[in-house]
Amino acid sequence: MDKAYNPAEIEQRWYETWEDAGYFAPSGQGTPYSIMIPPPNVTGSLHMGHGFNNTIMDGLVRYQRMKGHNTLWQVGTDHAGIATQMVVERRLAAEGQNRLDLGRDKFLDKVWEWKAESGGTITRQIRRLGSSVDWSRERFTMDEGLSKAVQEAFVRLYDEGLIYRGKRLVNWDPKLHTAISDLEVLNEEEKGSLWHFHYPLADGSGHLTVATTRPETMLGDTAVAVHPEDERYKHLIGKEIRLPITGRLIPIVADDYVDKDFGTGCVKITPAHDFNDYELGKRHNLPLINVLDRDAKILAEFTVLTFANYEASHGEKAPAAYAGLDRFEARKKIVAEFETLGLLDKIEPHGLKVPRGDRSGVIIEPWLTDQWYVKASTLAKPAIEVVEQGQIQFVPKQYENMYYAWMRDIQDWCISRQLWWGHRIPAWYDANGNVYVGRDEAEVRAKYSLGGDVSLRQDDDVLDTWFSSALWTFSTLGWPEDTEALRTFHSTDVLVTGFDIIFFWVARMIMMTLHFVKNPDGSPQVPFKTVYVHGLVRDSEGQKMSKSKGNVLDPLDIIDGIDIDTLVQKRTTGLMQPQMAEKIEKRTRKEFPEGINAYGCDALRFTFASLASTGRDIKFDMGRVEGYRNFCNKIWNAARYVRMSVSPGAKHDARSAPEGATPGMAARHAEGQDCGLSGGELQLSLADRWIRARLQACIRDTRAHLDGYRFDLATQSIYEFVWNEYCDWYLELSKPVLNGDASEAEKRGTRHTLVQVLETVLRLIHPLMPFITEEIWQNLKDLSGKTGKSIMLEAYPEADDSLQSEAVVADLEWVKSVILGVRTIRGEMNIAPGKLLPVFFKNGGAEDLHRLNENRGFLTALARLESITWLEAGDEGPVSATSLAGAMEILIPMAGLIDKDAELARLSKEIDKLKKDRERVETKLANPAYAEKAPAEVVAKDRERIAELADALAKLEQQRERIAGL
RNA sequence: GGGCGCUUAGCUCAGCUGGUAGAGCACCGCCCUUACAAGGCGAUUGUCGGGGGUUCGAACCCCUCAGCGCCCA
Repeated sequence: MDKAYNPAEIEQRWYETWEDAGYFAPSGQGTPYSIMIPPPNVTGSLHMGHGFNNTIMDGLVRYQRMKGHNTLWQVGTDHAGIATQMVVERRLAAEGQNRLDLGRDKFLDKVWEWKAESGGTITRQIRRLGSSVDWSRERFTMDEGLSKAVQEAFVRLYDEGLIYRGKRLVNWDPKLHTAISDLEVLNEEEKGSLWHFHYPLADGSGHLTVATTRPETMLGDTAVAVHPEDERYKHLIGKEIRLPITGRLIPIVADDYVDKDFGTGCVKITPAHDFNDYELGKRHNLPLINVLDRDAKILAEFTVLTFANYEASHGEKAPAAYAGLDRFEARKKIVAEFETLGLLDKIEPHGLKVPRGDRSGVIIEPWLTDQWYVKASTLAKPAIEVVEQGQIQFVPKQYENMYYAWMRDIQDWCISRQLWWGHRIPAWYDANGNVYVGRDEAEVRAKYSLGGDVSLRQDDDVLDTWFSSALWTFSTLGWPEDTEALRTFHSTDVLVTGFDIIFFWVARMIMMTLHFVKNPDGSPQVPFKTVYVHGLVRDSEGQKMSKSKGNVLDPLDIIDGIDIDTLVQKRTTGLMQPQMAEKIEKRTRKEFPEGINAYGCDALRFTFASLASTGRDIKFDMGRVEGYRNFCNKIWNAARYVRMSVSPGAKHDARSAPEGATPGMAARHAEGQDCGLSGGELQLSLADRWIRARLQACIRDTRAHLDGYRFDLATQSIYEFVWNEYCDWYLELSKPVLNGDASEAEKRGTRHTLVQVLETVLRLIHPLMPFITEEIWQNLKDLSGKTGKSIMLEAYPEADDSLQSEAVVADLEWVKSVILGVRTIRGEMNIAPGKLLPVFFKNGGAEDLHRLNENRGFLTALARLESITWLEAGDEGPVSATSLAGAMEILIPMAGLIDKDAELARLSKEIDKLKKDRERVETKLANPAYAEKAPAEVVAKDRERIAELADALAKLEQQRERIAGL
């Protein structure tokens, strides 16, 4: 084995081996366990969120696979309608082309070309993360099978009356020219103005003043509303306004939607351009006047509609000066015109939430169009119930509230998008605009008895990408066919996702799955039994990572490393706002002056796991990665030590062990460094028995934490055991046995334990750090007696309670406390670590003496002792620096080694500390209520503690006197 | 405006059903001791956001205030 751990050398090799061998596919044995990957954008690339998410899922999947389950991790990608179409359009633009010139079919060819070109990136990256997904079952939302599922779902929902087409206000993106759902709109607080306009009464008796944040929409005003109880305006209700600029007559209506205290208390109502106004308009049966075109420019001729009949009743010419003006130009012009007319009262600065498209970044326009909707409220009901009844559980639990809050107030879901890239809506129209829904045109004709003479045209629009994602858990398993896979792996076990897509995806999957996937008895199946919701990865300052901020990290750059110039270049190319480049470069150079080191996948994964606590934000700290890379190195070197101590001949390169060695060969290979594989007496030392006991505790804790989705705690217990117990203590304790004059049986016992504990711990860690564990495990095979082909197919460790022993742990704790006592004195007195010391034990009991005699070798080696002298009762011993192991005193003679004042100072410090402790416990015990009400065992523990403290203090004070008197 | 979350060592975070505050990183000493200097040994580090309450006992439970963040309207 190389002296230092080198991840680059081992990772890709093992992944290919596993994949080629087909180890990721379900074994076909055991209870099924399945996880569906949240499908990433097919043309996207990996970000830290994926890295995190994949680490968790792979951890779970490898854990369950090792536990013997028939494990499927379903992989795939989605087509990301808007995002992908945008990218392709941008590429076309760079070539001076656009989609409309190209036409639908040619454009789609271009998208598929782009998918072929860039689509492998994300899947290659998933491989680099070590994700053990079943590539043989990879799916894409635009696959034939999944497309069929989408079509089937749409048709069934339509036939059941759960999908409808209607003219509604939608969130219109004037840049992308498509409707988007509520969830794709971000409302951010921005600075704006509140304009106060005078609106003259039609009868010339005066005016009232409205306040608005959107002056340009006044062209479409169809009423002014006041609060019915507002004394200022009560008398005006029912009168009419002569709307300036257009000259339109509009009523003054009363509605308690109006907030009397906001602005002037008078609200202009534009039902075709505002969601609230739309609802109010519906209540008062006001006309809807649409004044904007798809680019959000003022129409030359407005569309006038009514709620009773959405057909355009008649047009109304736009004031000539406004036709074709962009909405913001129109705003300026309208304000100017009001001013000219003397109708501008005032302009106040005003903060407001501005809706912007999450993809385009432009201000979203509520716009009246024909769209397709899913009746979410009907589907939501059972979806709420399955969570209430515990058939689906959220981890952590508090996310259930978030889910309920949204589901109980759910709006119908607008599923049509005015895009070309996506699943085309399976609806056809005849010349009269009648709509027919079916799986294809032939079916439609048959279903609706349409003759060949009726010409049909398919809907141009496509479905929201999330519509196909909502079917993901079952469409990937073959639905609507009744497949073996569907029967085996649905419901899936757990969904692992960030809280940001609970609404987008989780909720919709639950609704769709309950509706479409049933048990043989007709009861609905849930898509997954558990939703594990993790936090979002942010940068070291807690900022959300985004391309525009220039703070994104590519997990592969942490695995492979990246120099600073390349990183800067990566962060500053292709920016939407190129002027940010300078700032981003400065920040990046400041944060990573040396670029990023190559830490390897295992270190990165262990870091992600260690950050997976219950919080919502995960600030990514490169220091943690470095720490865990060191941990990998620690494991690596522990393995080297084990190999060297067990097979001294194999010191240079353990990989010289024959590959695929049979047990017999392995035994021969290990010949001369018997670790108990081929029988022979094993005598276990206290250290051997101790590390085996501690290992059981670590196994138990790790399993419990993995079962509870507390990956952070799992990494903690693993780290703690490997570093602080196995490496710091056990490996050191093994040295005196192996290098000393212990019997062959004892040496064999220790070699055996060294190997077996390491081998077990590798399996314990494997789900989190697959590569290094496999590499070492393979190197250890000849010594451990394992014959399996891969650690990933081995059994996950189970705790053996018979190996736990409190007595053994207590004995070893005693050994540690003696060694620590000596080390403390050595450290504080600046005695060289290599200097051998004589030590005297004073006031020890029978148990101390027994433990001393059993462990003399350990003490001598680890505390670096020249001699150990047991002082009989009454024997003062030499003047010494003192430390305590329980009630026993550990004396290191001062002569020539220790300065009197230094030792006095050290003792005083220790005494002060103990006194403080004693004081605190005494105060507590002095309270009669405490002794009376606290549990007896707690009180007893405190009394015991006080006795110990008193004893220790007496001894230390005596020592201090003795030294002071010199 | 409604709801949720967070505030613990310089930094990033654990702290399970209340019972003497923990880890990693950083920092400070001493060490290149034949697994590991990506290391070893030792030391230091906290009015657990403020205030109040419940309790024998509160980082943990309740109330309240402040700051930060998120979601919804």
